[in-house]
Amino acid sequence: MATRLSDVAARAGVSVKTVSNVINDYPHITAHTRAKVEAAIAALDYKPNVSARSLRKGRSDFIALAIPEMASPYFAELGAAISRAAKRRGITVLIDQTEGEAAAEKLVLDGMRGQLIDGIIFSPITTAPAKIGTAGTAKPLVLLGERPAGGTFDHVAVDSVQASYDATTHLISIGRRRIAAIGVGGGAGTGAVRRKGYRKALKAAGLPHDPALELAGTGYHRDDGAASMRELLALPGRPDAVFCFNDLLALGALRTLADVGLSVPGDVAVVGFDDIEDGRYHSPSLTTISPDKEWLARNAVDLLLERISGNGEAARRDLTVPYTLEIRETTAG
Amino acid sequence: MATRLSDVAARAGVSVKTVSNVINDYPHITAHTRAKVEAAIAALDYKPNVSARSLRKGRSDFIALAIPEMASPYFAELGAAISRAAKRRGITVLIDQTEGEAAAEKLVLDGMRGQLIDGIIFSPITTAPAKIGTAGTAKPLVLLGERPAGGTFDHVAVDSVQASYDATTHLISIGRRRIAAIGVGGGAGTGAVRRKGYRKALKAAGLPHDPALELAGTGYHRDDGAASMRELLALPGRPDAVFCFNDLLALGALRTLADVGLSVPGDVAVVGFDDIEDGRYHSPSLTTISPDKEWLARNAVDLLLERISGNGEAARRDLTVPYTLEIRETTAG
DNA sequence: CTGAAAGCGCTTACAG
DNA sequence: CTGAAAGCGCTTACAG
Repeated sequence: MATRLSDVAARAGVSVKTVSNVINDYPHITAHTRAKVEAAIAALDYKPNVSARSLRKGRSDFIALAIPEMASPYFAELGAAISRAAKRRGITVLIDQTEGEAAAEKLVLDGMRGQLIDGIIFSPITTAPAKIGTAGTAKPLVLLGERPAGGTFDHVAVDSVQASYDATTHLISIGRRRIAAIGVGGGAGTGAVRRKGYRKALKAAGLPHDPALELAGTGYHRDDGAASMRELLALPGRPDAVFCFNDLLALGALRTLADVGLSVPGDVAVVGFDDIEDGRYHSPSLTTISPDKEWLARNAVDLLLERISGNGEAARRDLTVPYTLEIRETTAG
Repeated sequence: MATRLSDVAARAGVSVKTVSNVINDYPHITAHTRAKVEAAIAALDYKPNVSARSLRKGRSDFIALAIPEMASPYFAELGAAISRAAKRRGITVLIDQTEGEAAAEKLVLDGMRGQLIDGIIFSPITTAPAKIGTAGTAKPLVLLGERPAGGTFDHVAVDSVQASYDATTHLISIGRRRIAAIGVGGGAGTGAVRRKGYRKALKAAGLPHDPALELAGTGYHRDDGAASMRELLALPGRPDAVFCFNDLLALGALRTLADVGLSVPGDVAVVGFDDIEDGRYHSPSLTTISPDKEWLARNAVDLLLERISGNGEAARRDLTVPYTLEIRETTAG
């Protein structure tokens, strides 16, 4: 049997209420009493039972982070940042891999895991943003990623249209004219939103829009990027630049370019999105949109915790993550 | 108020015991009763309260995975595999980032998180293997990584000596004679064990052992690999091959080689360890030791679950993860 | 098979 | 400030 609160109380010669007060940092405890209790806790190596506490309080100090896959570098880095941010606030993060399956995402939205978790940070991929707005979740939820139209949840994301506009404009500014886009068919609205910024930049520069240069692909991984790049190279008029909707696609595209012996950025310039570590170390290093992941993590956690601690009635909030365009070798020699 | 077991019982017209029996798949329930209960559960959208259940049963079906950092690709891939393996067995994995801090690792060993988790899979980095053997952990623990001498815990790992021997022998077999090693000072015994296999291979081939070619470095990240490679290139006699003790080091070393314009494998051949996805897509693609991560995940989880379900008395087990040497472009043109 | 009841270890009104 | 007691929602002997 593990040691219980009552054991601590007995040893310290106080009531269980007093021990509980000390543990939960309530006021009105004399320094003397506190010291006695703390000595007893140390002597008995007492650890509060998390299940009992959360059963009684109706709060566990656990939150879930639902992401498509934790082995994907962007999500691994994001998960690490969110775990750290939560830990600083005394919260533990449960990571849930939905593996891009609609069923798993539905489970998340249905408020799974019984009553254990206090809230969810959700990065959807198959579930259309519009649907999320109507899903019945009992628990507070913060959405990551593309903005759902008329959604009802708090939301944190990069302004993907503007960022994609900036990325494309950068390619134009270094003299590129046939600029392809890879990842146009991406999940949960990402592809559509980034394409919007891409097209907008072409239009602003007076460049023609060639549908053949928009590669839908099926996923957002290296192999999708490699395959899309091969398609582009098979085209009659080769592109002189590619904007990939995430870094993994860009890394795949770079691999294809290396395989066929084309130079980067000489023959083809490449821009990514996410700023994962692989891109920084790649040779040539990858120009990319760099969202501030620490900012994102901190604010997503804070938003959720505010919602959990009561003000469920507050107006929905929409936070925009700061980003920079990191110009590296794939666009700058 | 969420719906409770008793609500379900009332609606189904049975006792709470019966509902509990249905939920927990106990025998002796007629199909008719089961159907009634399941209908009530569905109608009320009932979800068992995890805290109450684990308080009562003394078991939560949660396990912890303690790793140095989840943003590191090897650990991200391992974490993903372990989460999947556990999920198939109805277990949820809590990922704990120790960030290579001794204090955080100590917390893990002290059996943190109150009584919530049923056991721990632990991949130490700062804690010396020997120390783990004597730590007082109340909960079942499975160790990943280098084998602790005389440890008392179940253990799953690649035979690093043999794998390093194979990696080095492969470099010798393609005609290399000045073979450097990067990562010799790595945490928790990894560096020492892999160096052992490296030296053994040199000796077996009758090659001299040059201490200047053994780079200790400080960490196992890309920047450590890049810096170590720069040190090697500053040496009077340049190495013609490098065995990096993980893929991240190798990727960093490759970046340095690209920066100075040396060809791989022409001038310098490179081998890594871990087989992370970045290495497969890198140009040139990285030859590496590829441990079977799915095997590792499955067996680590099974070992822990066996321990949790009772046979705590069984003899300590030591499992060796299968691996292959994946020969790619950094050693094969 | 079912019902009534105890108890897992906390927190929290309630009365002092 | 403290003590005695109820109750969070389950599971599980116990008696039928």
